[in-house]
Amino acid sequence: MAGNSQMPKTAKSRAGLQPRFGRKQAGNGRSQGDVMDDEIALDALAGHAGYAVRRFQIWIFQDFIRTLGAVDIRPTQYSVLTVIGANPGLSQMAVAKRLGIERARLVHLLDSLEQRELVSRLRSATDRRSHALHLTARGRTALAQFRRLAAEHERHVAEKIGKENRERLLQILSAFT
Amino acid sequence: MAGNSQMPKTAKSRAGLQPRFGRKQAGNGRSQGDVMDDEIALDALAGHAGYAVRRFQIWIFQDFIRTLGAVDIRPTQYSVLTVIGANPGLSQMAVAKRLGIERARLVHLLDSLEQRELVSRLRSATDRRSHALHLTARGRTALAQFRRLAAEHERHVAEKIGKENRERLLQILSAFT
DNA sequence: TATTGTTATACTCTATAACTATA
DNA sequence: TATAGTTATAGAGTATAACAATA
Repeated sequence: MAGNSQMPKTAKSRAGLQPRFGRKQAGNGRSQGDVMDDEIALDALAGHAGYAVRRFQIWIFQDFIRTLGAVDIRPTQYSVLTVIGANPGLSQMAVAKRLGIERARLVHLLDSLEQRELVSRLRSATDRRSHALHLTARGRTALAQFRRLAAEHERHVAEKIGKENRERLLQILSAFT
Repeated sequence: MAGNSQMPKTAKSRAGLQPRFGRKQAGNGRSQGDVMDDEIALDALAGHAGYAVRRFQIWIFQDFIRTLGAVDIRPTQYSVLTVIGANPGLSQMAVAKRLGIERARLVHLLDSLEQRELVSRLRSATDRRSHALHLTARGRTALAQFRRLAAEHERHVAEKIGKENRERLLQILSAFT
């Protein structure tokens, strides 16, 4: 579907550019330059849930990244911290499975979170192959702050699509969490 | 949020693995290995629209890729073909902007679609810097088939979340198309 | 033998910058 | 100068395979 995932660094994206004149020409085709974005037909795309969901997901991640930019926490990091916080002692495999992250990728995510002293890997007493994951004291404090910022982000979502729609959405998609 | 986006090449992903026994132990902690996925608390994550949307988007893309696997068309390719089909003569910049794809990335996408003779880049008569994009005859025929498969995919979505919920979703997210 | 964490590789996607040819 | 298409590079993220330690 469509791309473009990260922060809009220049933050001008779709503001006031394009005066939005001219309907499409009489004849057969359009003469390229003067065709505005929202005059370009989406055709079948408009009826595909995946297209809308993808565009929305991009918007929502951008807002999350922007809102938690000051603390340098991205959505995946937030989800890992949250799950460890709620289930201390979990193994890496368990976290990876629960969140649908590759275990190979989780290794790097945890390396970074451990370097920032938010998470610690303890040797499991019962199975010495695995690590028991815990938040550090600092991690718990930090997570509380991240949560407040994430709640702010969530308010942005509610503003964007409406409070009731947000709740309806959560309900419709509850099977996917 | 959570990762894991592409085709499950080996297609075993989450089938029948995990017998799903044991409730969590009595004592203080859990002894890692025997904690099943759905016993792991999500905590704040469950209330975040972004998390659910991300998981849903992964599911929906996987189904799209699987359903259109025989014709080797991925969501982004489908969106590009659809927009060109509905707006012949469009420039690369216009397509990129409309779909939120980087123009640098669209170059490669079009290279591949042009090699498969689904799309052709014609020199624009009015602005020799730009290309006028068109579907080839073959591209039009192929797109009709892709559309039928995409409709099948869309029926999978309706089965998964319910017909009415799918429509509600499209309505809620209509601002993002 | 199988599993956990790890390392490494390849491929997709995103974000940028720079180049060229035009305007 | 600015824009369209292109090339190149760096960084996430994903998919795999393989290895060491342990079960």
